[in-house]
Amino acid sequence: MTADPVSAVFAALADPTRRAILARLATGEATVNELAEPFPISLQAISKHLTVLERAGLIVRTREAQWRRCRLDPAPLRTLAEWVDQYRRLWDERHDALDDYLRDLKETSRDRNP
Amino acid sequence: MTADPVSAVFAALADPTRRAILARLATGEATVNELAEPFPISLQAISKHLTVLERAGLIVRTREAQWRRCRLDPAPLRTLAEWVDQYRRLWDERHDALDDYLRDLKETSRDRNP
DNA sequence: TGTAAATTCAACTCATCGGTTAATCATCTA
DNA sequence: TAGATGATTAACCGATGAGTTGAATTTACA
Repeated sequence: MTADPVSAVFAALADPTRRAILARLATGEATVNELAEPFPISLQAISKHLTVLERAGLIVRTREAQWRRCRLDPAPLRTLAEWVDQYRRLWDERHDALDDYLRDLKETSRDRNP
Repeated sequence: MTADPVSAVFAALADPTRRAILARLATGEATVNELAEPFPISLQAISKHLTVLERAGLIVRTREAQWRRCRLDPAPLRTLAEWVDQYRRLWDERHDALDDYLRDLKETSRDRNP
């Protein structure tokens, strides 16, 4: 549980139920019961998922009478986008074999019909 | 182990050692020994990490004599970038409290001094 | 042929994860 | 004050994850 923040975010997102919860929260705040409704698992299991998301900083839970309202916090997702962006050049800069093939094809054709 | 591809990628990236391996491979191909060199864990542990990365589609291993050359495959990272991009509007479109506050402040000031 | 090098496979340990059920806490309302 | 409602905590279980050590596999080379 003392994992670094980046690992905590990746681990939190490595579960389809938690990603579905995030997708739901992207459309607006919700209570735990509302979040649990679509899933075939117990409310307690959902509560655990929410704890994981909260520890990763992906959601914030606030008390409101006997309800707990959950809100998505996009900050870790932004960090994630920056992390993955480090690698963008690897798929952006026509580095793959197909692109090379197509470029070669074009050049060959140009040489043949100048 | 029958996890969906997205979960597999997130899970693979939820480990600092594996992320470090990827960072190393972003600079070029490497053998298992070369990849293991900076880490204080056994070669077998590294081999396991590579299996996880391979199953997630993040690397490709090819035989070459008694060596196994590892190469990064950026395709899953691209998928990941697209996934996180779904949420971009949440942090891009001045949706946070501070932005709202600053905009309100500006408008109030404009109303006061037209 | 035999040995060294590079890597994987196998078996094991320990911690964590995702789920369960049962109990508890917090708050509103009759 | 007593339920009812919403949610968390606790204790447990089976599966998986990350690491270990030791043995096996594959290939080059003397």
